[in-house]
Amino acid sequence: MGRLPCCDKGVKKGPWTPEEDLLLVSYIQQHGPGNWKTVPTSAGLMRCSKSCRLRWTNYLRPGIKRGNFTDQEEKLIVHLQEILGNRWATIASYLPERTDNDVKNYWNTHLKKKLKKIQTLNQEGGVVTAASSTSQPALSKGQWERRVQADIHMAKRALDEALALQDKPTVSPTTTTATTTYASSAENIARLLQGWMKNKNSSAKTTGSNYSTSTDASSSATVAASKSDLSPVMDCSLFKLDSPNLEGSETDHLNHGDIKIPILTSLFETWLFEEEDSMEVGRFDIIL
DNA sequence: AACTCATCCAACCGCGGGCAT
DNA sequence: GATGCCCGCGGTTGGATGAGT
Repeated sequence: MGRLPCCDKGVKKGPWTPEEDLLLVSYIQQHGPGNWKTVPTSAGLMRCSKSCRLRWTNYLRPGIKRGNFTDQEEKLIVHLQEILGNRWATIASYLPERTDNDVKNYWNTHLKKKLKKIQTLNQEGGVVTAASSTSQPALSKGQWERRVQADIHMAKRALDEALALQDKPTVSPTTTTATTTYASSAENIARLLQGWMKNKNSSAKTTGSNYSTSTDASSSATVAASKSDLSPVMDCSLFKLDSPNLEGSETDHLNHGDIKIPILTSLFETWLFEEEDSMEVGRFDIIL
């Protein structure tokens, strides 16, 4: 059976404007995300449902971190990609502040090249690759898949619990949960607007100034300025190893404040806890 | 200054899974 | 079981921007 096109003809395409963002956010503030089919008409947007969902999940949703990936995030992505392949949504679920689109783009534009370069160097130097070099005993494919599945399940549950904890009013007793949940959306908008205004003011030359692109938080003083205005969000660099038990028992956790996230035994190897810039050859020989 | 080429990334497209009927 | 619809995912595209000449 054929599929009907998801979007009617006549819907708007291309970069989102601040006005559209405001419409979408204010609608979701009132009704919550979901039932995307009805969102465009209900919110008064000339967009298709997919576009609305994408805009929300990738840019407007609370708790999204923009900007440069940390070394730790890079390493995590590289490792997860090696294990899971191009399952960006799954990989992104390990990076609560990053979207699958962000992770995918970062992989395609930065990490893939970086790894290729490293692999070339390694081949020249006759060094074994990461996948083939783990010192752990080989698992059968079935065992490996079950283990990965179990780890994913465990991590997701832990993450859900952790995020639920974070949203509890105990963190900020003066605000309601709903307010806490969506407040950062307003901040997202503010940040986007800030970038937009900045571009508008500074560049008469960029006539078709792309609102979305102007939000590039990675590159500018805009970020430095706006960061201080934003409420604290989870930062991977703040994770602390609870117990440096490199055997990787299930009792090991990464701590982020009061939140504990179990270490995934099959996903994390010693590289996570080694020196920042160098990896032991024969385990995960990648220098990032 | 003007042009070309490379890079980045927001947004789009099409497919598959899951659910309801 | 067949069909239709919605949602989410991964791949791809195209405009904006930066670097090089």
